[in-house]
Amino acid sequence: MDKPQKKSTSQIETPTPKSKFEDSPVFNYINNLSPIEQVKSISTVQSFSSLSFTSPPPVFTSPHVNSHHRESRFFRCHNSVDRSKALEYGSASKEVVVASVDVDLNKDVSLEEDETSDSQTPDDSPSTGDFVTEELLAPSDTPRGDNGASSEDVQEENETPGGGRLIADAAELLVFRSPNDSEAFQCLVDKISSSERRFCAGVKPIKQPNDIPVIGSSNENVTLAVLPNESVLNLHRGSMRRRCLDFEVPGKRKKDIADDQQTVCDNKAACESSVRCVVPGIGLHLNAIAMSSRDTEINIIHEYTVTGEIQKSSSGSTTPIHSQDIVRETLDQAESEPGEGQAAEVPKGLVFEELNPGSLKKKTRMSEQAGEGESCKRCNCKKSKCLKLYCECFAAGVYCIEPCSCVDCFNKPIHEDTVLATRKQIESRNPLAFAPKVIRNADSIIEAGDDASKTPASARHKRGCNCKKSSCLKKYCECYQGGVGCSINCRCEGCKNAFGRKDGSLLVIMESKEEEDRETYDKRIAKIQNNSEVSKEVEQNPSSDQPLTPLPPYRHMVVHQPFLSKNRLPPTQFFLGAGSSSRKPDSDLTQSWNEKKPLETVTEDKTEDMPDVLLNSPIATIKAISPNSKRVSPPHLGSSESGSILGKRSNGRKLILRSIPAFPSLNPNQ
DNA sequence: GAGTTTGAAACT
DNA sequence: CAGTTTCAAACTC
Repeated sequence: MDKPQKKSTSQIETPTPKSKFEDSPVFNYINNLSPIEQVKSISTVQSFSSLSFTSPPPVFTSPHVNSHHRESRFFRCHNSVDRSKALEYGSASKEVVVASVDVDLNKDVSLEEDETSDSQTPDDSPSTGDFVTEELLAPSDTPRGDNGASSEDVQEENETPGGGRLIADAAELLVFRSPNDSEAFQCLVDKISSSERRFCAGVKPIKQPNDIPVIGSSNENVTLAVLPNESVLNLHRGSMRRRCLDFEVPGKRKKDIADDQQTVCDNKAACESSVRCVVPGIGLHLNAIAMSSRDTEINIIHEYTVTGEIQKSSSGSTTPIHSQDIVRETLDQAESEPGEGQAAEVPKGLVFEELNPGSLKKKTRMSEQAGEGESCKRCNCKKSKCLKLYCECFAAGVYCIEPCSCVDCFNKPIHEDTVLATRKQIESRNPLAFAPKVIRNADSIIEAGDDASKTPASARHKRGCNCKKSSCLKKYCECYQGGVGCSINCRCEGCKNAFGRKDGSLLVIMESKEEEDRETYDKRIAKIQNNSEVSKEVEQNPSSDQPLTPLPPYRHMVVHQPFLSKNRLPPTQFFLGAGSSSRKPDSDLTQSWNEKKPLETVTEDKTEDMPDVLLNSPIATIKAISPNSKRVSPPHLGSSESGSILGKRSNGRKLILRSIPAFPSLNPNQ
């Protein structure tokens, strides 16, 4: 945990030579593009903050500021000449991002990533091949601070031939910076997609430091890099994005639509408006959720440093969903625009299997399903003003965003003070109110190799449920919703929790449950297939698929988890990934890790049983998308590549999990 | 999309 | 701490 922060901080601190940037063609290009002063916008983080946020508590502060910076950066990036080139290439999106991989905590991870990246140079990997590094975000973009490292990273990227990815050791920077990152990223994407219509296929936010909470970096360095699918995957594991991103997306769209070609400043504004700030400590968990999905889908790495305080939530590190959405959007746009990005060209590995055919509908659907509620919370509060735990957004520690249908919402940056005060009040009543609901027994699972230990039961709801009528078989049940079995703490009646009954009989139940779920699941799958044969084509390409998404795990997850059956991300992940990551200290992380295993074990068998359809079907995509994927780490894949990847993954996961910061401290200062 | 069900959160 | 009310998500139709 500490390591990552240190690194990031150091990097951030490192002054970046602006002069370089200024001199850079990109910089010039940008200047030419928009009279508006990008730089100002960029540098003006404070101004933004002042605008939108009166006095952002430390907790919230970072997000806002970050968003601004990011936007500016994005803006630049997009504007950069390189991009135009990218367009020329026609590859779908290849916005690039660069990246550095981070590292953090675990160098192992970084190393792995690097390796993967190396092994899969863009050229080598089909998926990545298309990617072109269009732009590098120069450190200059980040007036604030600067990290030499970031700048270095950028340079490296530039150097990389073809733009592929770049992940260098330096990578440390990236990752996980604050949730804002995701936002920023989105902004970029939006810009790109809407105004430039570019494709960012395959772009994926790369890992974020689990430590998201880390704030502090004063500078934002955004570096985006396209990574090979595999590498991406690896990166993902731990990283998570904030929901903020997701939210922003919608917001972005709006603005994009309206302001399609706006200047940087405009962008910033948009971002701000759309900005979703994660309440410190709170929302991380949720945010984290998305990551998993992204891993498989988006291959973008972005790092950035934020000026001012930033939380680096674990979630912040990545927002899977968002990224996905973004990618989808871009893809869709590209599709809509025949000349430009071609889905075909988009690195297959990259993302989307489902995305492609994409229609906006699909996107929407996807976001709704996968991200929908889970990764991106969208509340519908009418009376609570989103200041009570009834509100999922508030409970998750994130601000409500446009997609929310809440009434009289106070859970917005504007009301930070209120939000914080309310939060404190609630915490005073229940210190764990914002803590992850699902807790895993790290020790037990990790160490124990046995099946029993691996069972989902290893993770438990912190308070236990109190179900009376749902038999713990519906999402009314928090245990079930969290993908964990009921425990002694539960006061449920007639518990039939598929993840483990309170009485302890897990597997058996799961099996039976699976049978049931499977039927429904199969049906749904069939439907999906019918609706998305096009998407299949993408999947057909084995090379692309595997690297991107390790099917086995996902599949497993799917089968076992009811959520998946619905094509929704299992809430668990939210808790696990996000929540656990964010708040729960090591234990959570490990737990999440553990969960994977249980799932894996359970599911592995099923993989074989699984109908080919499922395997090849769009569902696979879903799987990939699903956060669960992260957790699952199937040791084996058909291809050697996948195998290697997986191995890495597993490692990565562990690392990631560990890296995940403990439950964010309530103290806003942090 | 409206209405119902459910259980957590909040309140007493 | 237990009982009740409030609330919003989950679910059903």
